[in-house]
Amino acid sequence: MRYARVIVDLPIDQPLDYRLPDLPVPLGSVWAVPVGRRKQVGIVVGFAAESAIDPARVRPLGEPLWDGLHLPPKWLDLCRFAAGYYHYAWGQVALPALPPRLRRPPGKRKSARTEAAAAAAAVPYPPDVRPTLRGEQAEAIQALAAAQGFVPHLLFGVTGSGKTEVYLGAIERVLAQEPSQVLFLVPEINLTPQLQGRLARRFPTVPIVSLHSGMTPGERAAAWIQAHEGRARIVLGTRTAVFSSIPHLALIVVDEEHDASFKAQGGVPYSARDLAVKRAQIEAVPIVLGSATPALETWQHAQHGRYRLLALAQRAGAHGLPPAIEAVDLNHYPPEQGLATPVREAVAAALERGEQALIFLNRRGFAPVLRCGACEWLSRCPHCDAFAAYHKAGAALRCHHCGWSARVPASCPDCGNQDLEPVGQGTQRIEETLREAWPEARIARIDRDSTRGARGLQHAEAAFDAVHAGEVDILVGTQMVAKGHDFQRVSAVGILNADAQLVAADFRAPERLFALLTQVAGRAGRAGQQSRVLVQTRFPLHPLFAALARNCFADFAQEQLDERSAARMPPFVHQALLRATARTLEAALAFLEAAARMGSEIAGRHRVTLYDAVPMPLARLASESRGQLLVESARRADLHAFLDAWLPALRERGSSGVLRWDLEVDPQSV
DNA sequence: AGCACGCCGACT
DNA sequence: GTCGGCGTGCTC
Repeated sequence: MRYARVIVDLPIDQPLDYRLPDLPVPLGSVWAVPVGRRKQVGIVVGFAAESAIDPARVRPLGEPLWDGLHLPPKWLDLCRFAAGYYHYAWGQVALPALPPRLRRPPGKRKSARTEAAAAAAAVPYPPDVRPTLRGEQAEAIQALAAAQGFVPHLLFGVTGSGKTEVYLGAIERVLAQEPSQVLFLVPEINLTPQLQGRLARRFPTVPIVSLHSGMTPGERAAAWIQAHEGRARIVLGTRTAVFSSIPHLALIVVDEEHDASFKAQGGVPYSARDLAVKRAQIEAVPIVLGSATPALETWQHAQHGRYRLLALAQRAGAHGLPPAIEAVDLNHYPPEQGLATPVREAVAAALERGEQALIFLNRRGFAPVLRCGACEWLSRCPHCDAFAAYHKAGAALRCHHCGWSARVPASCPDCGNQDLEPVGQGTQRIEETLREAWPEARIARIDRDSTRGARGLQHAEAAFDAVHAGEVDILVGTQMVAKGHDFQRVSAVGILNADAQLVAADFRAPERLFALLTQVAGRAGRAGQQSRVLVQTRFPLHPLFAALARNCFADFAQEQLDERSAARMPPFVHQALLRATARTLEAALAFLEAAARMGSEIAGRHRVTLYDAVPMPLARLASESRGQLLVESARRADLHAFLDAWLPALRERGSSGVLRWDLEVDPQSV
């Protein structure tokens, strides 16, 4: 063999060929290779006796990096699969999957092993108290522990049914066999400290590492290498951790598998949940996907027996009754300052009992828009097709999409009228309304504004701690309060703006709303008292509310799947979305229309459907215009064969300075 | 992605 | 006459 085949972080289909040096060059080893007039980090993915390019142009491999550490073949396989599936270059998946420290071209850098040595020593934790397992939990653990090879499972359990205990039980069984390792994926950073604490208490002698973007580059590299060297037995992390190198991987856990955070944004738009399943297959190990509200794709797999269903139907002892979820008909109870009478009454009742209330509203700021009382003027973002929200603190208008902000004008920019009024409700305004209604109550607000800045995360944790300590009577918050924290003493929950999702055009909106409402409802009432969850809506007869009231995900999922099946939507068809961004919408759409014409010439052979090029839901964002073109097929293989033929043709037409495009396979929203 | 090469406007 | 705009194309 004369040549090494090397992948680098460039949009090139084929690996690059380099002349092998006299040193041994293992597969998966990492090198600083010359590319053009600079050096890039590259990974050796193969060897060849001949090169397709002129031998005179083949350059030497360069210098080895990482002191001889190299990436395992199955890791390379996972990256190659992801590259093929999402239609990106192999190197564009593999190199960004490495921790930043280890993918930087050489400099004055500590060696990899030095990094590992610098890893923080394990903090001793007091041992965990093991709860007694219920029968169904024990059975689930037994099933997971008995699984041999690739067996995907769906652990379907209502909030409070003790899914985490099942994970812990299964992990314990797996760790009993040296030198096995476990990969545990969670959707968000803020869920890792809690869970890491729980794992550390349960397994006080087991080395555990976290991998998420909140860590310093040094910590991340150190943790990554501990996993790579097999010393970390549990690897806990967010979506990027699906790509960590874990030589003795024996079990994968994906908690809250339905969560949208598993879908990567920017870069290759992969689904860490889906890749985790693929990884389990490549490594021939069991995987468990856990959720109270599984993604319909996952649910469908479980219904068809492709995933083994492990159901936890009961709430664990301490959690008592499930919350009663009721729709509050806004047609009968017009809201005052955003709050309908039944919600006010439920809050008052909780306060009287000395319990807590939670108000959930997915809109930060004081009001979503400011309006002129005399003319038609509305506060619009100058860069986006969106309103700029009114923030009372700082008297600012802010666009929540592009970050644009300005001071609130003293008078209407169009007619000069001084009377500008906020329209609608944001969390700040609801907080103010609550203070007026219950002046004695201690009220806290948690949203991205209240937790901004360098200390944001700590500030949020402090606020959550105050709620847990009973120092808060009413908590107002956005999405941020929906995840991870159980509020034992919350017995009334008001959900104010569910309708925004209910009327959304996206076919996945009901699925997401069901998951969100279930999750918010699940925050409450874990200490045993019956709690009430009131959802304000103009559509109280929507079947979603009936299923929610019965706490029945299965019914809801079946209805949704029937609808999707009838309308030929995922998971009954497979989709890819081509998006174009340009200065003008016309330019973006013109590109997409040309792409569609090229596509329809190819399409016939592959049984795919090309839809019309349309503006994206938020067509203008940060002064750029965006269009999209949906492609779908009943068969995944047809879709991929089509994309394989189509994308090279699109690349020839090419991106230019004014027009950029990208492709998303399995888009989250269309 | 960078970083070249390459062909048209306003400037010492 | 050049300095420099960023359109286009390549990287083994």
